[in-house]
Amino acid sequence: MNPEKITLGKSYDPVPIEDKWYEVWRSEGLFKADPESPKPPFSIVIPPPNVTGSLHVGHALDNTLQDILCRTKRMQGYEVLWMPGTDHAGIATQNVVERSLAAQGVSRHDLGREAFVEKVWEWKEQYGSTIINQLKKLGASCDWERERFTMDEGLSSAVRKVFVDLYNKGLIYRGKYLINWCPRCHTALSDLEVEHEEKTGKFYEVAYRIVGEDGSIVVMTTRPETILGDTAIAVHPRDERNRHLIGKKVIVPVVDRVIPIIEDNMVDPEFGTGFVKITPAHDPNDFLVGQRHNLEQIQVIDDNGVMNEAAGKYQGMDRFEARDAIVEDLEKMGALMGVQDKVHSVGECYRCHSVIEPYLSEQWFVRAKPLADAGVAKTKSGEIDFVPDQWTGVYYQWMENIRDWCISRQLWWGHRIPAWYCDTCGELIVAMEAPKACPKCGETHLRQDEDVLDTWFSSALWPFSTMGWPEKTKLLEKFYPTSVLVTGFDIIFFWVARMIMFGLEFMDGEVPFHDVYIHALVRDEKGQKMSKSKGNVIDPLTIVAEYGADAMRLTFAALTVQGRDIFLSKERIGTYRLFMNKLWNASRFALMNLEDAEAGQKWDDKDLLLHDKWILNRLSQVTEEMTQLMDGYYFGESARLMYDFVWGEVCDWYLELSKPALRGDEGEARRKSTQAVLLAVFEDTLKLLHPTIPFVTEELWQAFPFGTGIIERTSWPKPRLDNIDEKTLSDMDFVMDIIRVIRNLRAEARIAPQQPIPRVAIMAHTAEASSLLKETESQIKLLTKVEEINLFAAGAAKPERSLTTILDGVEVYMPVGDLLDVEKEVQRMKADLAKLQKDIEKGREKLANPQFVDRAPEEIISKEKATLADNESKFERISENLKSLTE
RNA sequence: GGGCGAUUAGUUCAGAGGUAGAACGCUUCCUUGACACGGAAGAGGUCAGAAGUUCAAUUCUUCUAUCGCCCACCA
Repeated sequence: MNPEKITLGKSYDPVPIEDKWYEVWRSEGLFKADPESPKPPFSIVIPPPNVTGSLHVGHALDNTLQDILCRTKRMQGYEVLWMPGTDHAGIATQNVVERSLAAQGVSRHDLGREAFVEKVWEWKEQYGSTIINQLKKLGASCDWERERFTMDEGLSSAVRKVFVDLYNKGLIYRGKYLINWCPRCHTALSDLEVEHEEKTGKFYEVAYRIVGEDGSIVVMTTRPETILGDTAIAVHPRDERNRHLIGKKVIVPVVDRVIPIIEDNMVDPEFGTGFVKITPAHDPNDFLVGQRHNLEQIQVIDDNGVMNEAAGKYQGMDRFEARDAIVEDLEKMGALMGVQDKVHSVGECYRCHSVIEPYLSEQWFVRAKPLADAGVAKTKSGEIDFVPDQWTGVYYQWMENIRDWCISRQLWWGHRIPAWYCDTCGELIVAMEAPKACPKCGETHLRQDEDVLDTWFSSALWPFSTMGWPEKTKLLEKFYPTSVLVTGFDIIFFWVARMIMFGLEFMDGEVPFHDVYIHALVRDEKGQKMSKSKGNVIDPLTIVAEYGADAMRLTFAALTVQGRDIFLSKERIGTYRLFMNKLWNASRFALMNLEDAEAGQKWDDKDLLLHDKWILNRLSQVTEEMTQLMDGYYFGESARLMYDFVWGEVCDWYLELSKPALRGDEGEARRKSTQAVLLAVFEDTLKLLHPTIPFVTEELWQAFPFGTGIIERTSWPKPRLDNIDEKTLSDMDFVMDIIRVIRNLRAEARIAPQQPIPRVAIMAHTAEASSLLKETESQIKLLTKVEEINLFAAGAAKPERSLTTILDGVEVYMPVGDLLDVEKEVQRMKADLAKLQKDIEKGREKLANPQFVDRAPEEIISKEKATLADNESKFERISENLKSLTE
């Protein structure tokens, strides 16, 4: 694909590179999933974004994580299907189109149903792919040719089939119940679509006169307007205070209706006065009481939230207006006994935040209990795993207390319910296609149900409807059940739980996915939920344009820690963008030194120095760790591991140490072997980083000698070394310590970084340390700009007028002659001694404690002993030096 | 009412039963042949509070406080 090797500019500019490679990947068919492939399957279905949406950071995070998984699995030899698509989003889309019509002074009723739906389709064609195009900017590697929409013909017929089957199994029913009604959206909502908000309202005490007696009873209500629909007063059967009144009658104030006092267990006899007004048509509790006692249901509020003819003089008033008016009237007539402030939760529409009205109407429901039970059983048996595990409990809690699901919506945009009524004989026909005639009476004029289905009904089928169900497709056979579902916790109930229920029911008991990875919610830097209405939305596309998609992806990955929300800020992304530049420049450096190198070039073990062996050991460790981290969805840890490895080890140490060899200062054999090590380090590192930052790694990959073909078509790296050599690692740690100490002394002595230090003396207490220092002398000199290192054995004369640092096993002396600020050096030593003194005391105390010596594991004790010995020896040596300095 | 999570450096956040880490910010020095979108060195923390378990707790348990979220038919 790129016969000419790419030359890299001095700094990384993401924009042209990202567009270029995305196009190459697509045209090369990298994202295509082949159901006939012999490779093992890995599949993800995208949580379909709403067609109304434009990409927000939540989508960006969600899809970045999915993309990282898909790309990793491709490299690991899986046949990957990432199924893309969008959701028709009933209420949201209808609202958007209605708003745009309203701007032209047109209502949907002016157009009529058919024309309106036509408009929505037009809108969808025009704007519905916005979000899909935005996803591509992030690098999402979906199999775009398979893109689906929840109202595609195929998916729509899947919806009808599911509906009909559930109806025939008795798992869908129709009936007149009290449901959540949004008077603004003019539709029923499921319980989940109601958001509860704690609000301070008024608690009114209202007197009802007892019929035929002087007295009255007092009830409490937060919604006085519902008094008009009262059809009973309830008392707990064992309420000592009030049960003598059961069976008597009272008069509803304002409307003067006579209603009975009944007994019912739902009343808490301790609460308030012990009397509860019962309004079966306007309160869910009261509705149940009404059913038990066969009470009349009097509706006083209509579907617009306006008082109806049954409300008498209040007819035509808005429900809240009527509340005030009734309170005023009650007060006038002396029936208002008191008003208190009361904090209670108020239900709001999750789309428009209007106050929800419990409303009595004919609706369709899914009998959820049997479906939920199956879901719980499959999860308990371990076929579905939630990650992190804490969400399992949340899911169980909801599933185990599930209530029937109201699925009918009084909207025009959505899957129309496949039910027809025969007005002649009253027959109800539920079928996939419109029936020609009533099977009972033969009437040909049938009326289809006006309602559409809850959007989440079709989303629940997504994992199999997108793969062609109910046909037995190759796609289903290969890729269902999907491997993992990646989503936010906010839709566990809306979507995850329902996919599990429907998946099990319609896919012969096969789960829709094995793992559910629940990620954080992205909030703004103040920790607020981002939302269009709050205007605190960070637009991912702006970020991509400004920082590059890779920077944003790495930021998401790094911030994704299991079980915690992400507070995103631009500064944060800026930090991770710097990493791209670092990687870019490290690669440039490598490439400058690899001009005559070849892919597959081998090193000779005898030509490797300590730092070469060290980086190969570290590379092997990192490769192994990365493989495990990706397997366990540890995105944050994996991103940080790579960040630290590349920046803190490869760049800060290895590249610096490799410079002389690459220049040829150490001979041709060393140069060739170092090149080989460099090739190995970059080859594996770029691969390990690729799933997270695909664009920059692809560009760099192409520039290296090993970069033939697309990086993602290569294989995930294996550790280069079979065994990690611990001694190499600890030796290198020792050398790095020495270098840091010398640099530290340099800074202490205020010697500028570029100014060479003529001489440093190191006293080695062991032969081992001595030989290691000899072996690495030139590396130490290189990184400290020391011209000469004098090694001397313990007991030999120490250099005079030196800055000193004492380490385990060695003492480092930097002679500074007259520059030595004796007073300052004494202060420093004294501070060190004080610290050591403390540590020594602590250590002695510990080792003198018989409990510790008895019970602590052997290795801890010996470690403690060694530390103490080191500290004591250091203490002694520093004291000695201090003495000689002050003499 | 039930449940979950958080509390660690000035800030944003990692982390582990054995003496605390990163990034940003801050201080000092440095345009050295990959990178100033950089390098080196440094300051900065009673790991919210209390009790318990343990040889050992910042890490495990319980309680408390503060903050946040979810669920619930509180009339």
